[in-house]
Amino acid sequence: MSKQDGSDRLVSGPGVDDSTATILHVDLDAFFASASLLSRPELLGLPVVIGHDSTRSVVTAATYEARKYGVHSAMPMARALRLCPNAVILEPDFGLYQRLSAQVMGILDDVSPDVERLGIDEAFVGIAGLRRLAGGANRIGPALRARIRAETGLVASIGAAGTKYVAKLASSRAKPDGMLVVPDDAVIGFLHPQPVSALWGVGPAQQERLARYGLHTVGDVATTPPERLAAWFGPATGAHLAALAWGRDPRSVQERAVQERSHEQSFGHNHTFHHDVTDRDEQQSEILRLATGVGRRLRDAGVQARTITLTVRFHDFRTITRSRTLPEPTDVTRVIVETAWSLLEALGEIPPVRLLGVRASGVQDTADLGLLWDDSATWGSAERAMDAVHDRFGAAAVAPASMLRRERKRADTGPSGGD
DNA sequence: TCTGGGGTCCTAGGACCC
DNA sequence: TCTGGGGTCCTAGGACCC
Repeated sequence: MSKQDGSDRLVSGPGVDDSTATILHVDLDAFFASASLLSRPELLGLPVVIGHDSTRSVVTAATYEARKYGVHSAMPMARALRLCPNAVILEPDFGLYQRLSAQVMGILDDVSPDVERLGIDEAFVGIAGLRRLAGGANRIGPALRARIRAETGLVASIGAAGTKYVAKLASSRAKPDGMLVVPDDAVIGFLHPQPVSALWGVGPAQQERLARYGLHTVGDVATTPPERLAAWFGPATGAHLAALAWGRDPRSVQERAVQERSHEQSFGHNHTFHHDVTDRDEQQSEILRLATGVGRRLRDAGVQARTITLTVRFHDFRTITRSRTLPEPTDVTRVIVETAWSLLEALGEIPPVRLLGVRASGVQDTADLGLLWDDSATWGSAERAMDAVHDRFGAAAVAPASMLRRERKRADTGPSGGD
């Protein structure tokens, strides 16, 4: 994969054959960092890191100036600051990122009806049907980049190819501030010299396994018999690796309608404590908070979930999960909380806890479930009514009683004391 | 060096049914 | 009494991606 610091940047010349490059991958360069710098121009050119200024946080994004020191996202903040002591740390502003993202996606929608969003800062754009009207990748790509820059101040890099996989790989090689077109007849030459980590789904663990079999480049994987890959990595992964290594990726760009029809498979929240927690009350209180958020999101999405999973990470980073599948799907916070609490109770004595997580999966549309005239339906409607009050008057207006008790206790015993 | 938070997908084992 | 094979569901863990 690309080194992410721009040191192996590759862009195409103006005369490259774009007749087979029907898919663009548009990717904003160092998005969070660039977005935050729009209102801080005095920091341009400096190493800037987005993240919380805390010992237990990680880097969310870094400017190319910071990346030159070896800083990259997901790196522990403490390490980033050792590598780059004069880095400027900025708190993330997700509201700003959402607004800018929507603006950029709007520009893409303007250009093609065939836009598939991929997270907050990238998208595939199908341009096969635009050739006669708007031209090919060589015309559309630069125009898109110019327009994004003019209207948002952000820099986008673009990869263009006949498949989503190669287009995405191309955009990562074009960064920063570039465009790379890979024609069909250049795919193998582009792909095979790259390290195996360029294959979608190959991370550090798979990379090491592949290395043990002597496979270091995409070309090495391509020339390995598929049966052998299947035997080594399982049928699904083996077939996947073989296909990608030859640039085969049958996935088409999914239109917005299709994306909106299919909803999320699961909803979850987790939280890393500032200090490891041994107090069971405090653990339960955090589960209550997390589960309340999960329940709210299920109801907002109009879905119910059947399986509740509790994640517990201990002080030594060992992480376990415990799950229970309910007889009926639910969107009731009370049910989610009690299920997660009982999963915690079943663990008995545990070491100090670093992180807790609650996730609801096995999601179905509430509309498809019909009306259930039982206890849980009653609770569900009560909670939906609370959601509405919450929306109008804010979080303080309604909260689970045990949560309020906890807050009061905190206020009573806090250093400032009193109400 | 000491590891966030949101997700998806795959594997493997065991229970259970036919 | 001891036994096959297939399918499905559930649970737990882990890798990976953004």
